[in-house]
Amino acid sequence: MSTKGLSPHEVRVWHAFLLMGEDVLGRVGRDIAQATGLSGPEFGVLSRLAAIGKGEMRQQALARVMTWDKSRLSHQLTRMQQRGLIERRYANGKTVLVVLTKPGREKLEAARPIHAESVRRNLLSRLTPEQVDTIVRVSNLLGEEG
Amino acid sequence: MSTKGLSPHEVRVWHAFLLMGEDVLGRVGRDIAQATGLSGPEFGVLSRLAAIGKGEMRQQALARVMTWDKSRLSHQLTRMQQRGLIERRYANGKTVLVVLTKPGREKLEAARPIHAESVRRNLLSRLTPEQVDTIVRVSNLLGEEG
DNA sequence: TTGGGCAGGTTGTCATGTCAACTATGGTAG
DNA sequence: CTACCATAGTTGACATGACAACCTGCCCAA
Repeated sequence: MSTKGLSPHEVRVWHAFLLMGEDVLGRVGRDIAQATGLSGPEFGVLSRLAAIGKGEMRQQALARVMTWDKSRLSHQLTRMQQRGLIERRYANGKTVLVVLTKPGREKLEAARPIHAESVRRNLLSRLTPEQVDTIVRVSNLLGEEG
Repeated sequence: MSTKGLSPHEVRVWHAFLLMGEDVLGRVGRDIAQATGLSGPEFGVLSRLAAIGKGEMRQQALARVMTWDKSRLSHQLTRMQQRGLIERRYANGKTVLVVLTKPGREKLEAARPIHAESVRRNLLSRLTPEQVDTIVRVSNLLGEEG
């Protein structure tokens, strides 16, 4: 009756893989939220906006760098707009420019050091350089199509 | 003005780490859902229930093995109960026994090979044994408190 | 010119997660 | 026995995610 599934060892690997992400993500997210009121996704969006000089970007380009579905981004931006973190400016009736607002930039700057500290404490400082290297390499491998 | 955040290299590592989880999780989840109608979380719950002989477990124990918040589990079980995948049986007015139903077990068995194939294709087969080993080791490191 | 196709976004719906407040039961100290 | 208190779960509100259906300008070919 019971068809073939993963072997016990494979299951352990799978669970380890799942847990790894959830743990760290949760901790970093909570750290930012507690200290600044920003959520993880919000911080992510704001960072990318600020990363390019002007703090503004076409919505589609933003979706691409975030590796996000356009719908997901649209919903997220709507919420962030209501919270005053970003604005939408219509470039030509079709294209939307997402613009970092002043409050958005301020919250981002406030969150930066918290985020950095948390990422180091919860991830980077716990790993050897070789392990960090493996993470990056593995991430690239797993990101490929196919 | 711009306070210290992560260095460019640190940011790359962080993004790699984020992406790694999202990619694989998404793919495996979609594979299971398309083939069997079960979601990732549903498959997870059903697997753990089946993992111990009887297919039933105290809710709190289930929460512990899943590393899930009791609230999260309660919500998830409510949905799964409505879909007929599990039942709740009251052991003593306070303690809840979560029980795998027949349809639940059937869907689980149908999903097992799909899940296994997908995990192998999207994760295991892409990595060297050393990389797999590092994943497990890193997951343990990152799971620790503090 | 015009008829579509397609790209760029929005929206609705539902599943999943998080947090905090709340209920109820079982055990335990006096 | 009684007053607590910790344990086990539920619930409501809201944020996040995934998917599919749907607009609407832009462009290009006939």
